[in-house]
Amino acid sequence: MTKTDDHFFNKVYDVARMVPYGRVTTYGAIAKFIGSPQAARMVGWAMNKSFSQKEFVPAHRVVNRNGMLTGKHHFGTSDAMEQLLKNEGIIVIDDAIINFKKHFWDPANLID
DNA sequence: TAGCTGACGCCCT
DNA sequence: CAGGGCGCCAGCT
Repeated sequence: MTKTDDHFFNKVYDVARMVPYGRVTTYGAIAKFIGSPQAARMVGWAMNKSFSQKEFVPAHRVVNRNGMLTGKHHFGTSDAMEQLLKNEGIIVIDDAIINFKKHFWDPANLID
């Protein structure tokens, strides 16, 4: 546990990487899990910066509380995020995840 | 150096 | 039912 591991962003990346394949979580869930429930918007900002991270961060598995791909515009192409999710078996229609509740994975609920 | 802004979410009119 | 404001923390101009 180095000093950098205490950084907010680093915690966000850590949690994001915990999201299992084929599952998704929300900005708010991550924020809450790392102890800053009201910093959900920072989680989004962290995801943005995650592209420049050395280790891979599955940013496409993080959506807003409604299961909508609000951050898709930050991926290379407009449908990159959607394709990544579909590739994991998640149906996405009109920027919204179908059966979001079913695919949702709460970091606080490690027991699935 | 100080201030603005952002992939959100919740509460209050 | 809908719209607006605030908090949160760090990077960028």
